[in-house]
Amino acid sequence: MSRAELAENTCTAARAVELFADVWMMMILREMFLGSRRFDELQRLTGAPTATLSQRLKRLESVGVLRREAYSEHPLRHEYRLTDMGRDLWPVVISMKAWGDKWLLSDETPVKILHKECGASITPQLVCPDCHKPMAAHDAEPRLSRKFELERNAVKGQS
Amino acid sequence: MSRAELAENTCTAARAVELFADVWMMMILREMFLGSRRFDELQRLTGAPTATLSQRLKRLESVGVLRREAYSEHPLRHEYRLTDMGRDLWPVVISMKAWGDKWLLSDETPVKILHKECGASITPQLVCPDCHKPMAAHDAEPRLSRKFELERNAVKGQS
DNA sequence: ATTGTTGCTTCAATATTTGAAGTGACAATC
DNA sequence: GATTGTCACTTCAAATATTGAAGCAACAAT
Repeated sequence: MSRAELAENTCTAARAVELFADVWMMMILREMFLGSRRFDELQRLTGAPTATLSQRLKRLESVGVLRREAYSEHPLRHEYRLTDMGRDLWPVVISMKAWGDKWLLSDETPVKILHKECGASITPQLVCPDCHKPMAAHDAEPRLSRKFELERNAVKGQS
Repeated sequence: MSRAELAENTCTAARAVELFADVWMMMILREMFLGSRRFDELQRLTGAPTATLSQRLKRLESVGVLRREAYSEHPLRHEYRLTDMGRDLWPVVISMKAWGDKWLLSDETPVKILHKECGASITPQLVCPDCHKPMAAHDAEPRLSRKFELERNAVKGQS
């Protein structure tokens, strides 16, 4: 399987991975959640090379995660804004941050998350939306659809 | 900034990104959460080229996300298992899956998640651990530490 | 004796990323 | 009015990473 073939996978996780599992994609998203909108700002804060940043922004735009909007005519200038689709990637970025804070950090976190509504400084937590209990890997049992199971077991070139 | 420099970043999210924001890393983690432990199984299910898979597994092992364990002497054979550190990456993988299911999928999800305790088929949800309300990007306000703010604004080569 | 399994390594070909430099349209300053 | 600066990029050659195919070592099974 090549990376391109991943994109055709039935599994949506695999397809999402193909789109976003890239250092600069994640760095761009992170900075956008912190409020950046301009090319040069993103460049400075992510540290991505310009060509790479440009390519990634195009990709994110074509996927629909962000859109380019003019903020000035004369000279024509654009900025980037997250769409609803893009804002929904927050849990992905936050989960990475939470993991990093837990496992890579000795002292205090460099970025605290305040919950606007209740004002607390928190680490968002995954719960079961049904019984509201916290969830981790061992609380979940994945159940593959019949169709997907068959697809997975079909090895390329099998007779 | 090069990718290597990202690893030295104060920001733990950036460092986590540097470790895992890679297609094969995420695919490996995903398959391990679905139960794979062997090299050949991971190879078949992720579709990663052997050299790449081998390199990534070494990386994951050196980080501490998984460990190699012998499951047979004569012949000596190893399998890979997630550590606690690795299992804590579940929210990252699940968030990607949830996003993919919401935005890339027309029909039913290929992988359902059952909450073992309550038996419901669910999509895990992020909440504030303090007030227990669901959280999305717009409910959160990031607060940078003074030190980190200064570091971000210090541009390389600035006088 | 041959074929198969498992868990890799090696290698040359290909693809991607990088850093540096350049571009175009203007605005601001001297 | 000439120079310098800003913004959002593009272009390009060099460095780096990934890929597919083949090979290898230690066995087990037929």
